[in-house]
Amino acid sequence: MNGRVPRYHRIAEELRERIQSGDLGPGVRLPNQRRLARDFGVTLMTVRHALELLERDNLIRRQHGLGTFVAAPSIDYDILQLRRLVGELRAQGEPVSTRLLSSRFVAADRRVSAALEIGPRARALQIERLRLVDGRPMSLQRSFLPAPIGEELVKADLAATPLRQALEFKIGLVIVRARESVSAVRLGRREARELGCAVGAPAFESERVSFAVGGRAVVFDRVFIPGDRFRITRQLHFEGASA
Amino acid sequence: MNGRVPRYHRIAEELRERIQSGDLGPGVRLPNQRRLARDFGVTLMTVRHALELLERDNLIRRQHGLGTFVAAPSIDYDILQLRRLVGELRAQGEPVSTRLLSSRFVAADRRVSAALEIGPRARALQIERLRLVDGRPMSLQRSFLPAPIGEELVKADLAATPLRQALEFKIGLVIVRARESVSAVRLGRREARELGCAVGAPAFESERVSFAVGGRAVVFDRVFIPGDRFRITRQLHFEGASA
DNA sequence: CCCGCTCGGTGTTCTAGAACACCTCGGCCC
DNA sequence: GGGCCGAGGTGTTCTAGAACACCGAGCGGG
Repeated sequence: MNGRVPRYHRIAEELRERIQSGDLGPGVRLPNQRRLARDFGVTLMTVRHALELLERDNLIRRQHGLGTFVAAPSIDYDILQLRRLVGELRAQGEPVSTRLLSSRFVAADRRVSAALEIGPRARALQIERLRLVDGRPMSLQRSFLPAPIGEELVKADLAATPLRQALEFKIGLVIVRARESVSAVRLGRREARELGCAVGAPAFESERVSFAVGGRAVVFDRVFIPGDRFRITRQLHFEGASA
Repeated sequence: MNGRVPRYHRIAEELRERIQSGDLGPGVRLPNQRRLARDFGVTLMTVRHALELLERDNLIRRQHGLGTFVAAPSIDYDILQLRRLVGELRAQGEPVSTRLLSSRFVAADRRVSAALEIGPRARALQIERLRLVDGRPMSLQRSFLPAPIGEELVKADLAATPLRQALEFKIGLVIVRARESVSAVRLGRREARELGCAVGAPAFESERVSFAVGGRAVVFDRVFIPGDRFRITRQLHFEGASA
């Protein structure tokens, strides 16, 4: 191990080099793993070992069934800005409204169960809301809550009460922390339809896990914002606001 | 993947449970990987996958050629305390002295090259010193420095000048940070001999990497302290001291 | 138009070894 | 006493598949 470099390490370094040189840009899909194994002249397991290293360094993202992608550079973006933007639009007199699309219990899929740290297929409350500005959809928000919380929450009027408020005042759960990441996606059929966009249109997707006191994950939000309706700018300055 | 839990995950969770329940205590050596594979009825690769998860969570430590051990709980221990203890003994009039055992260039082994971030088998200066209290060996310190630094350093009188001072005043390298871990070990032949102990006697081993301005690793220290000569206590309060 | 199913593509898990690399200890030789 | 070597034990890398699980797009039926 001292003088000999394992193959998987060499492969990882070569791919790393390609990514960091810009040869493979963010979002680019790598050849499939079997192809990579052939190209590098090794077995699939050896390629997977290399990819594991790169994924651990957040250089790539492997998506089961889809492929392996160069990870987007991390955007340190505070979605509070979105809420503040909405607050600002309101202050400017632009009509901003929220439409509750649905509220139902579902079985948590892999993403939801990981985010909320609940079992696979555990029951979760899914709430879908559309945020409209001047009657036009600005964002689609899909929120998931663990079932025990959700069962208390459906008793609240979610069309009229912001979720965070409902959590705090109806259930006594205070959100004290959130973790969020934003990526560029193409809108799927469901999202495109609700947002009035073409399927495949570019959009921001924000994923946020909100934690209550004690570190417990209580809400997993996915927000889709069409790319032509929102721009991330660094010049905006805001002070306190609310959801 | 939703309903089905991979075997490696089950194995990891079972071992995790055993470790966290105290069944497997810190420092305990797990059965060898081939034995674990047999016991769990899987192949070695599957066990290794499980162990990888645990190692990533710092629950275990795999040592090539030696075995797999339950990781010791992290001891946040400031070796400055050792230096301060020596300073305190001096203040109490106990004779404390340092004896330079050797100073020579060696090829960096795996541990040294990793610590100093130099190539495998690169040249490094190895300095061995014995710290004596009242004529009795208290600790054995083996320090490694990259050769370019070491070549400047051997011109200094290391028997009379503390290493850190020599670095700062003779070479202009200021240590600004160090990373350290302490583990319980059994003394090997060389260390036991120098410290006047039986081979295999229990001892503390402190490993420390010291960084200069700019984040460069400049010294890798390994200090062996026989268990019967030093006790880590929380009641000791010290203020500034020197090496 | 919407929903469900199927298919092709891709990632994931696992088996079963084999060979290599590392480590320690004891013994022997200089 | 120190250094080197060999043996036994243990971790690491890698091969070569096979089977399973996931995903999205397209098509067909209601």
